[in-house]
Amino acid sequence: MAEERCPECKSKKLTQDYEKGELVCGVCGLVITEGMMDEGPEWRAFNADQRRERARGGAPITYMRPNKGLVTEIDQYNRDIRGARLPSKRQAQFYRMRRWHKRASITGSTERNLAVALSELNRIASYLGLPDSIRESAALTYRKCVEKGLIKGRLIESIVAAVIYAKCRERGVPRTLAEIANVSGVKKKEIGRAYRNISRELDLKIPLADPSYYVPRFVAGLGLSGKVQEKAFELMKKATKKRLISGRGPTGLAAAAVYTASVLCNEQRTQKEVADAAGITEVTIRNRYKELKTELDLPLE
DNA sequence: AAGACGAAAGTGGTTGA
DNA sequence: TCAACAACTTTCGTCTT
Repeated sequence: MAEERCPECKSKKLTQDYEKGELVCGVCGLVITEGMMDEGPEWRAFNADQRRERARGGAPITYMRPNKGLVTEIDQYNRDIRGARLPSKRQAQFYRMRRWHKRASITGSTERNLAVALSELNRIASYLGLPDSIRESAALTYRKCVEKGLIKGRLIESIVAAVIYAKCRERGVPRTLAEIANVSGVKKKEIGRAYRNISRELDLKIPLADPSYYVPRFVAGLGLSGKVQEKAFELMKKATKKRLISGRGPTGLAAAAVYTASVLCNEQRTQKEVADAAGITEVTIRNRYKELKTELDLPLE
């Protein structure tokens, strides 16, 4: 920590602001780390005797306990996320899990939960290259989830991922479920579930994802030209007029438009490549592609 | 050998009785 | 609460280049 230098002005004068949990450059004021935790002792010692006396064995964070001692709780209701009863076999399983979980945990606290969640949130946001404004509002939403008790019994990671997904859509910079699943290590299905749950419970008014938002990112991800992008937008516009979009997954639409555009512009990518970039399967692209071809009378074969 | 295509079966969510 | 249903995925076989 002491060896760190400010990436902006190379100064070594870094100050820790414990109240805000930040590491701040003393020269140019750049905030280097946010959400930092003070890992030092909470007491002060004025001489060697006191230091020896006050030091304790238990560390605030230890690798000896599950989750480094930072744990969640399993609720007691034997219901799945939608409120349906679990089969009895599952109930027994959860009973055992709860028992061991309690034994292995020190008392769970909201603050610890938040500490884990916020650092995970930051990690994911960094991978996805999301601006601070989204991180901020995602963190706020996560806090609301905690207050409403939506977290208990669920993986912190899945809620974090869902909050990020929701915020991205809200801001019109959608990331696909697949992308978030990749960097968060939570299954797409799980994120979707958690997302539906929190958007229902918190009454989030998230607009339907507009497929054209995805187009530029797929184009960029495949290294295609601006011409292809224009073409893809054009196709999407026509498709919208033909009522081809209702009920369809927006990513599938966008991917098919990009694929079709790449063919029309002689910059063809394989269906597989596009499917990977968009996080869907070839089959879906094929289906959308076929629809586009017939409905728009495209000059293809 | 790789890509495109399509059929069939499976998954999880929504909807409407 | 449950069955029908739509969208999407997975898997696999066939055809084309």
